[in-house]
Amino acid sequence: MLYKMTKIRREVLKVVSLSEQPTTAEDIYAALRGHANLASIYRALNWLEDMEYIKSVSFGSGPRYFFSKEKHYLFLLCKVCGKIQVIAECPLNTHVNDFEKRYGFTVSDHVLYFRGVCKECKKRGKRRN
Amino acid sequence: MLYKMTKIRREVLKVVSLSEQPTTAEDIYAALRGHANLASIYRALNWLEDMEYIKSVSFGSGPRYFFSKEKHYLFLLCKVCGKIQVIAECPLNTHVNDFEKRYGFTVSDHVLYFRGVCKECKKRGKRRN
DNA sequence: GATATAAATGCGAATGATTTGCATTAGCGG
DNA sequence: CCGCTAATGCAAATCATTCGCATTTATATC
Repeated sequence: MLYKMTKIRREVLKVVSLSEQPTTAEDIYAALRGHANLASIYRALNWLEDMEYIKSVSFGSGPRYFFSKEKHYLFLLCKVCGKIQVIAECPLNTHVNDFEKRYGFTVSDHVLYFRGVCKECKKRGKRRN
Repeated sequence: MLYKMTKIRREVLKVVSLSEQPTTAEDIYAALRGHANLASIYRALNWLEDMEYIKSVSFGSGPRYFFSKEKHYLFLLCKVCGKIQVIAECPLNTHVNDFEKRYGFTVSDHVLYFRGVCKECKKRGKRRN
């Protein structure tokens, strides 16, 4: 069978693609309220990721965040307040060829995040939010 | 109270530090067999991470991998076989100052990983292992 | 258009990783 | 030695995700 991009998968992809920020499975479930089962959303997300329509990252022990393939996000994870700031650009794309040669590993994409302290937390001192 | 680096925490830190590769909570539990409860190991890991002795990453929905603060690993995550190759160096450290200025975010460390296809998988074709 | 077929879905239960509550223990300050 | 607070063990709880299985759906075939 060759048809694969089903209604649910398309809807899930749409939510992920239209979202400014990376989204979680729960977010998508809420956005599609009732239109699809949570397990099916997970299955759709896994399929979409396998098919390279989307990518995901996870931080610490929290949920996975999904975002569309084209976007090269840089995640700024504040270690004081825990907030994840997402920036739609990425300071990479250098050095990559070099690595591919040295390790025989073909890089198709990358995930990068910085940990540190955000502007607000620096302003207001150490207290967690 | 000021004493904090307890026996268990020290042992956990030791396992994490001496390990060549990033380790999971389960790995550490096995390494310390019987010397500490799994929940305490998790607590120790969280504390060690808060205190900036160690760092962690997680991939997809699997467990968290812990490694010592000093190490700047590059993770090569093969999307064919799923294997995580760990390289003890990192092609970054450029562009960072630039970002810190633009976003007012102070970067203390970063996590980076590439997705792609490893040498072995390219050799043997598409089959998953 | 009815029918066979394989993949996709819904539902609920299962799993894996991690956290939490609570009673117990241990280490330091006085 | 006593009191106090933080750390630990244990078991149960929670969160995110997956799985099993019955049911539906979308094509391809007749």
